[in-house]
Amino acid sequence: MDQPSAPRRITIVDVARHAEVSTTAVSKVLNNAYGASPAMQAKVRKAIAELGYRPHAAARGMRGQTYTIGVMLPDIRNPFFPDILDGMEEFLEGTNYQVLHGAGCNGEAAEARVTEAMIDRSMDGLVLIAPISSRSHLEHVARTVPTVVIGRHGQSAFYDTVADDDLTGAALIVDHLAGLGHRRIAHIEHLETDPARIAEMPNAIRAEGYRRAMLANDLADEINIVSTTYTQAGGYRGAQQLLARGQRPTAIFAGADIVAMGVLEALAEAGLSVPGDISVAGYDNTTFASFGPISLTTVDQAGHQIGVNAARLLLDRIAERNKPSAQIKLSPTLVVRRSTAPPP
Amino acid sequence: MDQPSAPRRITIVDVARHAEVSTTAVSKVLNNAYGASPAMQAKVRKAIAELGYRPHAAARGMRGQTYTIGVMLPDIRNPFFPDILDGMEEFLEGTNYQVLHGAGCNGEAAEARVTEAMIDRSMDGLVLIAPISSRSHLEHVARTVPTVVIGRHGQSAFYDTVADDDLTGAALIVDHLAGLGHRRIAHIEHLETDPARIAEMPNAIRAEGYRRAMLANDLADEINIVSTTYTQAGGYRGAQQLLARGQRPTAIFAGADIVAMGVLEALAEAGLSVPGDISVAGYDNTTFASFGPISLTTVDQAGHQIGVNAARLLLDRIAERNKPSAQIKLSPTLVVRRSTAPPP
DNA sequence: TTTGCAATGGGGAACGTTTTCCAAAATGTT
DNA sequence: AACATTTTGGAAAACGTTCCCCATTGCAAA
Repeated sequence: MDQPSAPRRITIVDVARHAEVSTTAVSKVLNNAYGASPAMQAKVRKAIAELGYRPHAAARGMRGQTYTIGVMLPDIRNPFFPDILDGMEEFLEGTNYQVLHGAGCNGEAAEARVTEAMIDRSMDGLVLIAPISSRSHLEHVARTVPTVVIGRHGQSAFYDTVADDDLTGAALIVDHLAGLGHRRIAHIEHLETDPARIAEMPNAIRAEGYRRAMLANDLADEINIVSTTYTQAGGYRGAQQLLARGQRPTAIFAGADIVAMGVLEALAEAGLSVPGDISVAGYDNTTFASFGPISLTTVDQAGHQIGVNAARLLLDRIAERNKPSAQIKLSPTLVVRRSTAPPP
Repeated sequence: MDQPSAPRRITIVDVARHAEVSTTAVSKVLNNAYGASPAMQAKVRKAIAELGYRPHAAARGMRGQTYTIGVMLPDIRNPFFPDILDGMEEFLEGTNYQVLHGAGCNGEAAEARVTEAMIDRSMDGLVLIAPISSRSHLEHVARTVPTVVIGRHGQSAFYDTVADDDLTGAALIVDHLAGLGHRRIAHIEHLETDPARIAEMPNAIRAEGYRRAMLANDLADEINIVSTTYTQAGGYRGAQQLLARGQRPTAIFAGADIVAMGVLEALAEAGLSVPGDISVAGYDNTTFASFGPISLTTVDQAGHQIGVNAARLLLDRIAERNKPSAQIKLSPTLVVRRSTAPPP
């Protein structure tokens, strides 16, 4: 019940007056720019503290930086993304940067909306997680503002990338299953029709990794892929289709943990036990996979590390706009749990 | 490879020049303010389209609105929050508002950081989801910027609230279990020590609802509460403690689905079957609860509706800053699944 | 005609910063 | 003592909007 209406915000002008210096001086201290003696710095900092001044980011955005990093998440529900955010926050801890997220859930239009919105708000840099937008749109964004793209293969001169080595990740699963003695190892993929994306999207790479690993294990004849989507419902349908095909597989490699959820559901309905009748493996190592009663064998992408690296690359690029672009590829690791076992 | 460096942004001045009107005129059209003839509107809109002009939100923030709504999420991992966001997005669809989220995961300091950051960026309104900050901080925020608080009881003159009726929700579960014939119904709560918060935090209200419902069912002597935290680990520990106590309960009401996850894990380890040996119920109706092999009885909070209402209240308050504050309480519904059954 | 009034369009001052100068003062160099 | 250099601090011009005014016009009423 203090003030009925909000009191006027403290500005750099108030600080300057209180410290008996110019606004220029305050700004210099704030940005620790050249031309501020230690004595003046002290005076200004004291005034800032006494008045509780906070820089107005929107105003800053008109000339300099806003100290804001925008992260586009394709799907807030996917439990894999929080790990990435944690990694970013950890790296940015102690800097002045603030992370804000936006959801680009419904395809290209929504993604464009979010990225444009972030650009309109003068964000200093963008991190795009697993975007599905066309490469030309990504490059358009990256030309406007420093950008790091996560989880998408294929390099560009305009943005840096951080991705998991999905080819290796898929091989980890196939080798593990083959090592257990499985031969009829099926895969559920997320269908990718756009040829431009096949080379870049992780789902397509995982499917390719599956194919190559099957070949390497002398199981070329057993390659068995069903195309649905990376959702729980997709996994459910995919598993049903696989069960309906002639020779029932002894193991199913789902392209994502969330797909494995649907697979488990379908198998339970069909009265099949896991891993007794059929082994199931996922990809992402989400909390769901580690949940005791599920205990899903999966691939860990080190989301935390991905986040740390993305943040580092982004700050580097903000500091030096024209540096050559970098591509970081992280090695996934196999996490063996109780959903895989030798074939019956 | 078009331009080496980003081209200058199109501004309102460019539009004005192109349409051969003043910048004022463009601004009026943009805000459909009074004093713009249909003819001029058309001219300006044409110019805007031709030039691909987008308003610079940061610059707008200096005088008027930024058309940005900030949402503070306490925990990105909790699968309940996306429903709220979906509801908000749905309501805001078609408006010019853009939603951006920030995570305030690590307690009061982090929450303050996020809210301050949003204020610094001149956001037009804030939605705080299940904040743990002190009431005085919430009111401080609300005095500075229009604010809606979700999932916290107790009203304030400064902000609107949207919450689930946790008292009723807890009773739904207890009544359901009692109706099945259970008497030894235990509850796992999230410990709240701060007396100021006991009256406001949903977890405390759920525990109180449990107590009252037990009383109403003539089960006062069977009240059995263990205090941990609303996390999976908390549920795990809580269940272990309950099993160690003299009379083993025949049903466990976990204060949140995520807690129920831990409970299920502990029960599985102890070799107890659900619902054969013991029934388990949660709260929130997350995707996890609906997952077939789990099939958890729970309470649905209508997160979507919560989001819609929060967005509506916020826009109302942005439009009329001094309107009296509103409190919306939504009725939860019981979702019965396979994790509850009559006692053995 | 004049008067009054609504409708229309624009000039220019904010808004809170950063940044590019430039002047004055201090210091160093012959 | 005269000059060159560096350090220090500030004035003022951006940045892209909005919005308070004021000036002009058109038209109906007197």
